[in-house]
Amino acid sequence: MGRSPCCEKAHTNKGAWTKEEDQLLVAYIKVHGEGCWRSLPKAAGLQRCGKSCRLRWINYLRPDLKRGNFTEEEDELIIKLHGVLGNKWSVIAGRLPGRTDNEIKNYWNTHVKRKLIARGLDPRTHLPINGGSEPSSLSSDRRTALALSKDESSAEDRQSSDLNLNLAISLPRASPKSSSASSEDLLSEAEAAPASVHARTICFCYHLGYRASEACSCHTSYGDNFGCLYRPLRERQQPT
DNA sequence: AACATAGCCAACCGCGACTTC
DNA sequence: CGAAGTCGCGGTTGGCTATGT
Repeated sequence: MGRSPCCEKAHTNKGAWTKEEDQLLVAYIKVHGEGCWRSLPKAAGLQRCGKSCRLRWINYLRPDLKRGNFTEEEDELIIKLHGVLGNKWSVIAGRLPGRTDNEIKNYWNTHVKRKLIARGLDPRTHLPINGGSEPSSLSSDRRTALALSKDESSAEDRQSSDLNLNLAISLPRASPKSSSASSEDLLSEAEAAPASVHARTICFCYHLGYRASEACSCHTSYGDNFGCLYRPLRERQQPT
């Protein structure tokens, strides 16, 4: 059957983005919001493929991106989540506000992998590199991961796991408790909070593409920065 | 100072999943 | 129900910068 190209290659720029292109993209999304990436380049006056625009926006131009070095806490959270989820970078990114899947993936490949190897752990399996048998001191995360892989169909196992995979998380708060919150706190906080708790909650249903769908019932407010950005991907998906 | 190598990260590519017609 | 269109993910690549010789 063959697959049609995602865009017309003849008249599209490739490679690094220029400041002008960035400005055009940001200006367009500020006015029209995200979504409909295929038609966006033309509408925004960009000679780029829609995919490229999406990537540039998500990985570099989004106003909520953190940038800068990963903290020790983020490091540990990434390791923990990778132990359970594997290379599900987008899901892992969903647990790290302000970080992108690409950023985490790069960080994993350049830093975290080595860190695990230095600890004598296989970065792929999170098991000791030269120990064939499973040690009794295996972390609870790894035990969880093994349990999940042994019985994929058991929802109860997942509920009993100490890692909550609910995709709703909270933004950091000004209070001392959360400003120094550990990754466990972050996870349990997310677990404790219902999807629609308050306006500070970021809904990763939206981030993951389940915007305005049955899968997402929180109708989150994104505040000043997000308000202008949030727009249903397709108007027809909007509830009537 | 010049070159080689390693490290890092932005961007691209291909494919699977999902949606629409 | 199937084909076509679109989106998003994960793997990979290429180019720039830092570091070593």
